[in-house]
Amino acid sequence: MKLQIKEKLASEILKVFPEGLTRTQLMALFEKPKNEKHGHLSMPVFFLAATLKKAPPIIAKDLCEKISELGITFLDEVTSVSGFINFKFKSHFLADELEQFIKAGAIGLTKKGEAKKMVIDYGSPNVAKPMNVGHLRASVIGQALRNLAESQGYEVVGLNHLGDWGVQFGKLVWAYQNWKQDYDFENQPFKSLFNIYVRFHAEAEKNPELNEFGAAKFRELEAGDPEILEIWKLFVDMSLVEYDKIWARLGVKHDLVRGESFYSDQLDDLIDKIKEAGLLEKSEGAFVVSMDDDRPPCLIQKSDGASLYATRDLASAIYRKEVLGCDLNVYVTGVDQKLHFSQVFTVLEKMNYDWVSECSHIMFGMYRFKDSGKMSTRKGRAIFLEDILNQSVEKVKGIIQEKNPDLKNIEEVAEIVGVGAIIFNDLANDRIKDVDFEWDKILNFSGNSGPYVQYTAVRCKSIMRKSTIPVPERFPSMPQFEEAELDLVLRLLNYETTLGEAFKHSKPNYVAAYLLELCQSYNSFYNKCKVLSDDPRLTQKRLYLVDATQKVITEGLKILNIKTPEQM
RNA sequence: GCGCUCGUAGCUCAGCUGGAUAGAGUACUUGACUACGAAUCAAGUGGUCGGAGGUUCGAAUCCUUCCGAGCGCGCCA
Repeated sequence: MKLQIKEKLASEILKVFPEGLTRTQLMALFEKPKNEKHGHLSMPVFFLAATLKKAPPIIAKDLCEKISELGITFLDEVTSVSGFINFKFKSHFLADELEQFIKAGAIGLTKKGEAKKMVIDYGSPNVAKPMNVGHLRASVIGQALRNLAESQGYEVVGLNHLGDWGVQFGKLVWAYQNWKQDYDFENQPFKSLFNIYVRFHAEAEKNPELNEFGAAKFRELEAGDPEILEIWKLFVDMSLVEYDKIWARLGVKHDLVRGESFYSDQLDDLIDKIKEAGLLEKSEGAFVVSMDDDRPPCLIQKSDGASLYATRDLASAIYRKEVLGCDLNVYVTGVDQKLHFSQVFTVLEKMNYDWVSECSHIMFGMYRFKDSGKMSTRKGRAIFLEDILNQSVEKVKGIIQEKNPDLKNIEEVAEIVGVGAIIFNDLANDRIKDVDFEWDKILNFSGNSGPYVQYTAVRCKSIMRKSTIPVPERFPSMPQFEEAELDLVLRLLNYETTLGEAFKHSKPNYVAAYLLELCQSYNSFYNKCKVLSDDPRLTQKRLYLVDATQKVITEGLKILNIKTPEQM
């Protein structure tokens, strides 16, 4: 239920509760009734049993009577069932609230996080490797969290923490210098780069000496050898072109590319700082910072002097705070990096950076294959993201040709629906859970799916196209609701809190679940209530609801980074 | 071996800080297009919430333990 409604109700009923309770505390108690017949909003009173020394059902009954005596104008009914107080609002009140909600320019936006700055790092693939299903999650979850943060009033800086530094670039440079003539870098730069990468690892299996060559090249790269640097830059550029193509399709937008290489000239200072803090220890030839518990130490510098992933992440965290000035620093990566980030955060804490509490690692489960287990690009065991998107779009094209062959811009719509289906499918599940990769599953558009939500919005738009009456600016003065209408109104009023909860828990799937519920409610309404009728006032009222639904679906899908077509 | 995460209907999954009779989709059985698009809707079948203890007025949710799966565990990122 809308925040303003909770505020209003809490203010009114506060006086009947025992002293000491605040309005905010009261507001936190409101919940959505499990069974909609109970009411529009409910409040359990079990928490008062201990202080009042009475049984919850009696407390509920007493409070219920007192609330009734207050004569709150916008309340229709207050009832008590076992330990709950259930509220029903007057229809005109709900209509007013809906109108204000829809009128408020940017639907669902709040100013809560105003002036706060969030830096969020997401997507971040590794140069030379094509994006796979795993990057789908990293990109799409990250972008959704970013959108959610913006909806809550945060200023967001989206960072592409490109994996463009490390020994593998030494390896790639070595491979390029020795084998480039075997590939068509001219016409197929990225494909060639990937092939040369796979070849290197295959040959290094047989001939481990190659790894030494690669490591040596990386040391030269880190030392700033201009010729090697130039080759490295080539790799990065080739890769970014490819990634940007896919991100454009997914609607993923970063504000800054700050690859690992960006921090390479800050690492000496960083290591000095760690040393000054007395944290740096030599262990087995390498430099580490030890944890105070049973976690393994955090590797800072390899025995050959080269930097490591953690070294660059430490520099990056400091950069995000001191240069970008973030109030929140969020990393979106797979669960497999959990230990890494816990180590990095601990090192920051030991360096007395108290802002480490503002850093959070939002992790997501891994895609895996049922038979062969974890995917590995190196071993060629991966499903490329581009293939998934293409297959999905193709499948949608087939469905459109069957269901709506006269549609004009089939290509464009198939792209919106096909890509949307993939995104929705991923975001609809709790991000922490692992996902078994199966083509049938990822290309299944029936039931609870992106296309279902898009289709619902499309049908709303269709009604409005057909209507000869324009959508009224204000809610028509005919607010008595039929059951299906009321259900729809209540769901529409839940949008705002859904965004807040989704942001609070960093769970885009709350938004997906909400949209599915809203669509079910709308479709039920659609089948029961004829919108365009002979009664102009009734038509206006229902048209208003159709338009509101369409707007909320479009906004909600936007949060999930999914577009809404006009027709499909 | 140690650490972390997950285990909910035949299948795929929701379930918000513990709250009312555990919910969707799918599959299966029915019904609704001379209706604003049937990629829809309505109804039915289907659950010892992995097992066992515990905390609580109340547990799918918190704690302990066992079982199963996944991930991680020093010079990759």
